[in-house]
Amino acid sequence: MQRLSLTETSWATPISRWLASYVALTAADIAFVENALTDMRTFPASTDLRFEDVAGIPQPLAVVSGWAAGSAFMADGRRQIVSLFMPGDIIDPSDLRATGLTSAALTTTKTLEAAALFRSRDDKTGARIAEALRAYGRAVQVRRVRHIVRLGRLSAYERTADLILELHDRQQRAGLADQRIISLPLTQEALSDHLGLSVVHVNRTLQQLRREGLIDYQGGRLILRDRARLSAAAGLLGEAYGGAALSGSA
Amino acid sequence: MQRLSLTETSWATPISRWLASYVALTAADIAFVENALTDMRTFPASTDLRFEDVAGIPQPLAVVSGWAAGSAFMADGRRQIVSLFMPGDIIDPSDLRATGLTSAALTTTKTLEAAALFRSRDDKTGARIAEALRAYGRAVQVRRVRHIVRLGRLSAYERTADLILELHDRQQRAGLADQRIISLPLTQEALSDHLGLSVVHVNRTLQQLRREGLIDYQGGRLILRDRARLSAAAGLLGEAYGGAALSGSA
DNA sequence: CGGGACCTTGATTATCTTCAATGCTAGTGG
DNA sequence: CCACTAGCATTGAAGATAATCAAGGTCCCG
Repeated sequence: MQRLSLTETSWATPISRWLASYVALTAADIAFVENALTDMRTFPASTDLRFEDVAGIPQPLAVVSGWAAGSAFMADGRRQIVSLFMPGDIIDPSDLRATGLTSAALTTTKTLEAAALFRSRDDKTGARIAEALRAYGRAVQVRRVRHIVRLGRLSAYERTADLILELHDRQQRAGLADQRIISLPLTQEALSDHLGLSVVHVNRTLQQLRREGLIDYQGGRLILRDRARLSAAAGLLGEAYGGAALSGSA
Repeated sequence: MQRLSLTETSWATPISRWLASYVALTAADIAFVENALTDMRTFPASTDLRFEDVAGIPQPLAVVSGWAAGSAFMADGRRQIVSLFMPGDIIDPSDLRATGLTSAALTTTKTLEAAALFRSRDDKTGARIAEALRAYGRAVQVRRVRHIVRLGRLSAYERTADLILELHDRQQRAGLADQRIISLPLTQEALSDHLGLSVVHVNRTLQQLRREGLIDYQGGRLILRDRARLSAAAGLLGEAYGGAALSGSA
């Protein structure tokens, strides 16, 4: 039962790394995942994602690079970003449709069609992939619940710290973050629409986190200078990211 | 393909009515549902729900009467109610565990064990029940996404109006609400923990809705005096409850 | 060398929270 | 039958958090 080595790379790696963070996958499993993903597409920033395959049927997409969002809009233009999609994520168009969300690329985004992962293979690899996908689906649920708690009961400062911890955990699982550095290529406006705050207030909150030495942030890169204090700042909710959540990765 | 008549009643009726609001069920399907539910339990207000069956294995519960909640707690005592469970709802303990929520009765709550609904029967009835349960699961997802939008981008006034519309829709589906009246046996503190507001502010917001003639509210009963204006007050998000959401009920 | 998108800052205002009472109602025990 | 209590709703006042408004400033790109 080998694990993917850190030096191996390919376009699809974030997806398999991410899946492997939930269920132990063999090298053969990972090769299957990498081969199952096809049809690379590029969506420029600020364009809507298209899920239709050649037959016009919406299919799930795996994000290879770039960030996208699933958002709700109100009549007066207010936006709430419900889901953030980053490399390694799988975007399910039926979920978006059911929940009434629209999806758009926030930065230039490259995707692969992931439908083949969901077609069940009647062998051990298929069983493990299916299990990993179920675990991934549960992780999406956990994030949504956490999002509710964040918006309902955390202050701006706590919310921001908590989101940073979530993104750090996700990027580590996808093999995209080193111990303390994450990529954060979002505008502060996109951040504000995720955190339920105004742009100005997000700006000030980030400055406060910088001033107090919890993070560094510039040019789309964010450094977690003090993870312990970040967890504390997230109202002791952030513990979950380093604790129970990660322990499921063995 | 008969539908349950309005005069028929039994303890389990809200559950079958609720399922039938998503997928057309025959009288035989409904009889199956009513018979599948067993082991009535009563949880006094403010007690934790217990899901273990006689073998000690957690099983889903169907709410027969009373209201319960799935909540997250912070170290300092802040509470966020993520899910409200009312008659007709099915509570899945594995979902609660996965998302780190605790469940407690808000009022005296009676439940039946619903595990038998999930054991697949290899016939038409089984297929329809399974389809209805999937639709129910999707509805839970839609509610969570809507909760995120509500907390992230709606004002206190809009949030409250939107929640009232959601509860009205749910109770109508379960056959528990007449055209304009819903039951709302929650303390304002529970409401505030769902809406992400302080108790005082919930109180003032409800008064404003009363003063402006959108609702009447006393003794656990809430009357929607003006559904159109409530929808408008919900920031044009409330439309979804009367529109797309209900259209799936045929 | 513009122009545009994004970030930053200060001043002002609004929304919502917190604190502290007070009132109301139902249940309890004398 | 009547205090007495406990939980919940309500009110007012004060304060904090976050939104809004209005300018600059920076950087990148054509």
